Amino acid sequence: MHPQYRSDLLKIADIFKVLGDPNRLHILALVSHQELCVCEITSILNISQSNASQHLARLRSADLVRERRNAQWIYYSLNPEAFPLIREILGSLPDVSGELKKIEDIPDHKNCRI
Amino acid sequence: MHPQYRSDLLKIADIFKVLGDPNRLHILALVSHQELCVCEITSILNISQSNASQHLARLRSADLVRERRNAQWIYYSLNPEAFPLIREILGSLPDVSGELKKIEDIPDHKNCRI
DNA sequence: ACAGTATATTAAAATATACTAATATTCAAT
DNA sequence: ATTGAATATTAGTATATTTTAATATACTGT
Repeated sequence: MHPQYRSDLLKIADIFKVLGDPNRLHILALVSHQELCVCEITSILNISQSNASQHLARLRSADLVRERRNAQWIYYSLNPEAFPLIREILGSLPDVSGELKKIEDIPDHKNCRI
Repeated sequence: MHPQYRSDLLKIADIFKVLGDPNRLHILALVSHQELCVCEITSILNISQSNASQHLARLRSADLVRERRNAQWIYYSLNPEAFPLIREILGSLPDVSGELKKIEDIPDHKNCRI
């Protein structure tokens, strides 16, 4: 019926679906620079905790990010083994490094850096 | 409020949304090899005329493909000025060139090649 | 002008996605 | 053990997307 690479196209399309959201692209751009904890991502993007968590879940299940737990905090970073093109895709995103410098200024910043 | 590159992220996400569908990826993989008319795309993908036309409309409005009309037929090809990464993205898709060889065998093949 | 073909557009239905609010889980400190 | 903090999950709603069916448009040949 369908050629056998139909399922390959489906899998690749699923990755692009994950990339097809500005919040998730923003998260990827951020964590490609440095590991960030959920509370930092949440406050930089200015979205709800639940919303951030759900976006992170999609990035995780697409294997684009890695998580590391330390005490009650969970730190996300770019999965170094993500599909090869991801680095070039990230290179085409705007530079978000300015936001990383302001992390310490976040009001009520949690103790996740201590 | 939002950083000014928020709108850039939105635009980039919109492109990935267009790529986030297996039928559209399949069309792109096909027309990156050679110009194809809608009836050929429709019968290779085995989808309805309307469905093909709508996917092509999305690819067009994302400026990923070009159209050329000749008589009653409209031929689509990869836009050579599409955003730079597209070539590399297409390089990561499965090889669909086998389907192009079978175009002449399509039952009731239209006169679009004459 | 008319009939036929190729493609596009519109409308409507089904499904998927993004977001909020509420609840559950995990860990730390006491 | 209990409380509080950080994160995850679930449920519900609003919006977007995909698909099919029906209709409209553009071109050709007569």
